[in-house]
Amino acid sequence: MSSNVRRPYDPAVRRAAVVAAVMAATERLLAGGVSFTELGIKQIAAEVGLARSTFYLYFSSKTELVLRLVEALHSPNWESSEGTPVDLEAITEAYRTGIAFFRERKLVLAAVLEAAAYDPEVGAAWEGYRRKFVQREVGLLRAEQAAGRTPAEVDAQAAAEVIIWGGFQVITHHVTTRGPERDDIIAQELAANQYYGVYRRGVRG
Amino acid sequence: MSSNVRRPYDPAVRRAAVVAAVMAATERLLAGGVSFTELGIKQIAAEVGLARSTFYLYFSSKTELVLRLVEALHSPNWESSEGTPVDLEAITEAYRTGIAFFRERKLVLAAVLEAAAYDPEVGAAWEGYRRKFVQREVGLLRAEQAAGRTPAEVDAQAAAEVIIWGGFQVITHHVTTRGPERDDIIAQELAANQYYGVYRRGVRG
DNA sequence: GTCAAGGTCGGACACCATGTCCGAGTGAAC
DNA sequence: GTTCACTCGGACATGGTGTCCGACCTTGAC
Repeated sequence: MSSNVRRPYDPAVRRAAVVAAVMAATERLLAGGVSFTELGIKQIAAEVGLARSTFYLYFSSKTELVLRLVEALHSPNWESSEGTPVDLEAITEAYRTGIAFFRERKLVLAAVLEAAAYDPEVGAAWEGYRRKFVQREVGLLRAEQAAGRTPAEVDAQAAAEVIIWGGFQVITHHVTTRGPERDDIIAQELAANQYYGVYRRGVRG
Repeated sequence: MSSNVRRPYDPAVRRAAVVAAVMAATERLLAGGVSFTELGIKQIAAEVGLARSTFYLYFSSKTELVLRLVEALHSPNWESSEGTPVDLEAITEAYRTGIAFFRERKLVLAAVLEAAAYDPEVGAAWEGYRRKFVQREVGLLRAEQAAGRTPAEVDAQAAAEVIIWGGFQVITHHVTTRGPERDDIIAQELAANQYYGVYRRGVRG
């Protein structure tokens, strides 16, 4: 670390910079209206200013590029389920945040969804991404049930899958195909659906 | 290797028979564990007993084959929204039927979902398929609101999208990745979620 | 039995994408 | 000036799609 002061470029840093440049270039090209499937390595490399063969010095395949894009969708904020209040307003706000998050990354999101459908590796990565949310949801639900606030008849696993899988689909489809005009309304409906449909199922609101 | 399809006199009938044979062969190959993307025209043609070039006498492209597969997912039963009672048991039963329907066709369903993600034409067809359900749901919701049984604050369009888009995702993902063991539980959760989350939102059950 | 026509075969082609490989060039470090 | 790491750019192998066409049946008409 301290011995190579004379080198202007730390190889690892430089490498990371190139990787980031490739990802940025990909997003830029996607912004031009091309779908990820239509996008060839040739075009991506050209956009960064690299030879096509040089691309393969940084990514072993197109699949690996997408896997990096999946990583770019991770947000540290969502990891903890602690301090998550179960009330309608808080849930609505969480959905607003989530929608805004994906809207900012909608091009990458669309590319990932596209690749996840036909590339098993990407599919597994995306599945793992969602699994975290399902598990967190199951935990929250069980806690609510233990506290007697959510009916014990609710199947926590199935309910969590319905909420997360369904919610992801609504958000991703909405964000990748429409403008932000109805973001708030969608957030409210998702939240109300979750709150009255699961957390306070059959309870007067 | 000659065609194993009998030749009825009527050219149109014979043509339809070949088309059907190709679709059946595709499903047969998918049953072998190959994904639709991996499946080449060459293999499909060979499975039917046709030359690859002959395939193109019946389908202009792989896309057209998928579009026919989308059509194969249509069920005449679902078109009418008349006589649909809004009670928890009826909704649960409807979900059970839907899940069973897609489970029987899960290979075709998986192929369609795969292609819809990267082929714009297929994507549009699948989008149209779902749109019918959304519209039907909006109609039902508005009627319930007019009758004063569903809160007026519910945004019918957004709620319908949440229910249909989300429900489709849950059902398709469940059916294409898991066995039938939990079909009933999933149906119950979807139904309860819809009933208490939208139709009788905030009403004691 | 002959013959024309519709339909099929099978392979060649053009095209394009991925991923591999390698010799030649370039620029910074020493 | 030499070395070394990196990059370039193009050739290759491979495999897919969709087109095209001449050589073949098989069928039905006569």
